[in-house]
Amino acid sequence: MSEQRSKRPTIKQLAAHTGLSPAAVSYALRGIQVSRETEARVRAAADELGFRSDPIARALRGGKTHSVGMLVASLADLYTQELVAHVQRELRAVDHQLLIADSDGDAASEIPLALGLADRRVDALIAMPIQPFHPGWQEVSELVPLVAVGDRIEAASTAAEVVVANDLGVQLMLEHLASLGHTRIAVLSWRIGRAPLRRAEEAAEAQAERLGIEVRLEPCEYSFNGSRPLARELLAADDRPSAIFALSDSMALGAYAACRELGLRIPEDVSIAGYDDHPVAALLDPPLTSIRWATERVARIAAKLALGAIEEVAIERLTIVPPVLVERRSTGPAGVR
Amino acid sequence: MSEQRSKRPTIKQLAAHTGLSPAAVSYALRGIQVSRETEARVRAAADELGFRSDPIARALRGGKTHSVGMLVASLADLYTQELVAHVQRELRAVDHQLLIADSDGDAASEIPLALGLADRRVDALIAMPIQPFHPGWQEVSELVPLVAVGDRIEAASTAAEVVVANDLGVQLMLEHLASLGHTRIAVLSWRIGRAPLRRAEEAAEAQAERLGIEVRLEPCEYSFNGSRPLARELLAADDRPSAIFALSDSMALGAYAACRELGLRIPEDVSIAGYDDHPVAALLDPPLTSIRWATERVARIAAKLALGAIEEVAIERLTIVPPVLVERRSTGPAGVR
DNA sequence: AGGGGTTACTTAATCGATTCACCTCCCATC
DNA sequence: GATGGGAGGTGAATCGATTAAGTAACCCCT
Repeated sequence: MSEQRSKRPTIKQLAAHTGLSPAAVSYALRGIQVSRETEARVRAAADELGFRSDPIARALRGGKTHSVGMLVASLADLYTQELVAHVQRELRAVDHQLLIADSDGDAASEIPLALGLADRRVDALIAMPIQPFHPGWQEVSELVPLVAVGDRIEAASTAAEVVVANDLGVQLMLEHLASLGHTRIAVLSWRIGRAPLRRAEEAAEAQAERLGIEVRLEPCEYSFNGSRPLARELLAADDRPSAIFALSDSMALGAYAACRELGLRIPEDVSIAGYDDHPVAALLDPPLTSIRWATERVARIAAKLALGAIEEVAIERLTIVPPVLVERRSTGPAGVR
Repeated sequence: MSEQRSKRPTIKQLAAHTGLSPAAVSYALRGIQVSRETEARVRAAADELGFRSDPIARALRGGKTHSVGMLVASLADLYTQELVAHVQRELRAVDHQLLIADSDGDAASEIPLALGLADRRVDALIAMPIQPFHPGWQEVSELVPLVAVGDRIEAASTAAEVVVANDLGVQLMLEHLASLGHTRIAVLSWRIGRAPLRRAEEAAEAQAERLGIEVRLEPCEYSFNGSRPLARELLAADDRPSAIFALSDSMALGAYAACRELGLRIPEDVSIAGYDDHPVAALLDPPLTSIRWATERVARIAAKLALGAIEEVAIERLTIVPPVLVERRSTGPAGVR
């Protein structure tokens, strides 16, 4: 418990061991400005002593830390978890560490968390902000290359953006539901008016008007169990909607549970639609109609962009991901009632 | 792109601004060895300039980094994601950062990843290792307080262990299935013979003998889609098992999908059982019989233990979590065939 | 008045790696 | 044979905070 961190060799010990100066060792390990012979000798010594370069010291001096930060709004959400998992996989391939910060839906903590990650010298930051409009993003983006995912970050010099065209996704689903004859649809959203779903909400209202259907936005907690009581309440009401469109599969799951509790059949009694097309969506019974925006691909793109920004190679500044409708069996013709 | 990291104030600038020495500022910020007046002056200046202490510099000098590392075997797995989410929530409450490393099932990378986290000076490390028996854990545990989750880590001076009594969980489920008349059961495991499921496999074999039933261990990829083809193959065979017991809910989901593809009804034609009792388990149709070991509670305990080890307060060295059987409708009497 | 003990600081070393400024050979070139 | 230049190093400063050791001022007591 006491003599922790005892024997880990430093560059200085390598120097002593090889009879070189610390500076020479530093150069040798990166293969610059030294003779082949010296380089080989240093490498051999490094292997022998089990030398691992100290990322903290390197970070302090201003070098790369080989780490990438990720700021998410809810690690409890299925698609966020997917995203994190895929980003992690991508980073692992190039031996980078992932630092996670979760605002847990608290908009005010977002900028401080991002700054905290910057303080830890992450080489790049991938953010899916709740508040893309906050001026604090400007400061963040001055400290670290910033890759925005999901929505655009205004007022910041982002390195790159991966924008999901959620307005299109919402349009696709509402058109689908309208074509099935649904005219009263409840949309489960996440604390109405907050990005990242704000654009989706605006799109829902615009499409409602265009399609001549009634759409009601319902604020919801972003989880299985958050949407369940709300869905139950909606479905138990006299003027129950004929379809529920949840803006995440997690929330759709809650709606499934509510239906089962109330003895409602899907899609005969009520249609349920989700968003994100998480892998479980296809495995539910009935399989969930959802909007796919290729979580894995988005994660991969975001990771690649972050790595590209680190390498300072030219990267695509703006990638727009078009979602597609995945029609399964949880949506059907509006019931006769 | 050029003048990044320009204006962030350092302790030195605070010193200049207050007319004190850097050392005095350092003391003042921690409220030791300075007059009340000086402390107030420094704090005011810190607020004014927006000073944030640099965690990297502090780490290098040997102080706390306010970060905790977590090593997992598969971030793609549902229960791992749950665990991570809950640990993160716990850490966030005390303003600690989470660093994640994912071995992605690769046993050989486990120790290097753990050492990498230690190099980053995480104040504690929470690990759910694939190879708890590796001697490398000794070195890791000398570098950083180590909290083992899921299984015991041998040959290492762990700070604490949270052990899930998986042998009991397996016993409960097999007894349950046996009592329903199942005598031929396929157990989906994760690359047979590897921890963390090794003890579970041993328990399965022991229970098979005790209960006088046939249990076949089937090696499986640890994901939705990994288990689907395997389950399909098992269920399409002539000597198909009357029950499938998946050692994770993720794998159970694959079995559900396989059943649907083959037109088999659950539980009339085949019983399906899972492990972990993920929130979605209850929402499936039919709801999944599973083994609950309170993921959230385990995560919370692990986080608290890690934080306790950091504070160097006395902590419980060994916590054993007893799993319980959650009987739902995916298991039923063995069919007459 | 002088010694002992606080209080409130300051100075300088330290953590480990990087990098700028030099310095020394050695070889090629005019 | 002096000059130039590149290869292959070395020494010292640096990143930002912490901390051991030192110092100056002040109070108390005899």
